[in-house]
Amino acid sequence: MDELDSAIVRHLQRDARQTNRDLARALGVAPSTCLERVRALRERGVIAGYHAEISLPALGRHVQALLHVQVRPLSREVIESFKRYVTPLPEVLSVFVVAGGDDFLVHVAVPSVDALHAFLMDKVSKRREIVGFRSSIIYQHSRNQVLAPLPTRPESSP
Amino acid sequence: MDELDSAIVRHLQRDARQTNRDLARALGVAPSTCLERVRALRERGVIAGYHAEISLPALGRHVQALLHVQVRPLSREVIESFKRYVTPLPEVLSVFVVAGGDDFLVHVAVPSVDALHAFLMDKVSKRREIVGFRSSIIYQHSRNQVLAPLPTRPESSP
DNA sequence: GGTGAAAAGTACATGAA
DNA sequence: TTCATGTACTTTTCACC
Repeated sequence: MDELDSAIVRHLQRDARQTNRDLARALGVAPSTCLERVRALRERGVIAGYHAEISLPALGRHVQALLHVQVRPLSREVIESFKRYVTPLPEVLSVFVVAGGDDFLVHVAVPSVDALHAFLMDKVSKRREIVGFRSSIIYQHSRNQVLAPLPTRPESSP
Repeated sequence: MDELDSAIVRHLQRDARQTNRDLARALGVAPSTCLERVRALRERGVIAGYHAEISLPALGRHVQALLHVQVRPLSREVIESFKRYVTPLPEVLSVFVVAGGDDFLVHVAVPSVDALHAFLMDKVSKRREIVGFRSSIIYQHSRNQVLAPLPTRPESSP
């Protein structure tokens, strides 16, 4: 994971479909070198996959919300079973299992506030392990597209 | 946005780098047809981009957390300025502006619990608009890779 | 809008430095 | 490791359906 690998990772996070030639040119190496590095990164699992980003509004999903969910009893079985239930629901974008006040945070995107309400009533609140939940409408969501190894801090050298 | 478009979107979310030929074969259409559809989806903004997914542990970022932040006064200027400050920080994965008890939820990934503490002290708590925040360690995070238009509900036909 | 074949460009393997 | 080159494949264009 040298500087060249980092640069490749940076570029492919922005545009995963640029040709190997363009990528190589941008980095100042030969295409064959670049190809080899990209394959190695893929095989090592540094690059976990290539995904198209889809516009939620284009799918008619104009309303996003975060659900804070508490379940009981707080056992591995209950946590796992709720996670397995909720993650593949089509309304759900992502699921966090967290420490602290809540047990789960669930990011959902639905067509409308009505659909959010219906989702909560029909698919969430019926689950018997849930002892409490509240939902927060998301006004804005911005992502940091490009992640990098964090700059090394003075006190923690590698 | 017919069934073919939906299928393309579904496939490209899973693997954005499969060849147009393979995609066309999987969908049972000619490669040229498929290519045309994909380009149209890209131009309409349905496909917003293609991104490599990077393993956070591979970047040495083993600890994830969610920060719940309250800022005051609750004005557009304060919201926007905090969002512009926090989003590009390298530790930050994504930022939600939400309604309800908190104003922001910030998803971060750092190398260690020490680094999380340092981040909170050095880069968050110094901001004067923050009137309160708490952080929750994330035990697990699962994403729904493939999003689709939601199945139409009986009561809301298009 | 969809298809098929030709032309341009790209990826990939191989061998050399 | 990195690089240069040839071959096979893929993308892309275009005339036609």
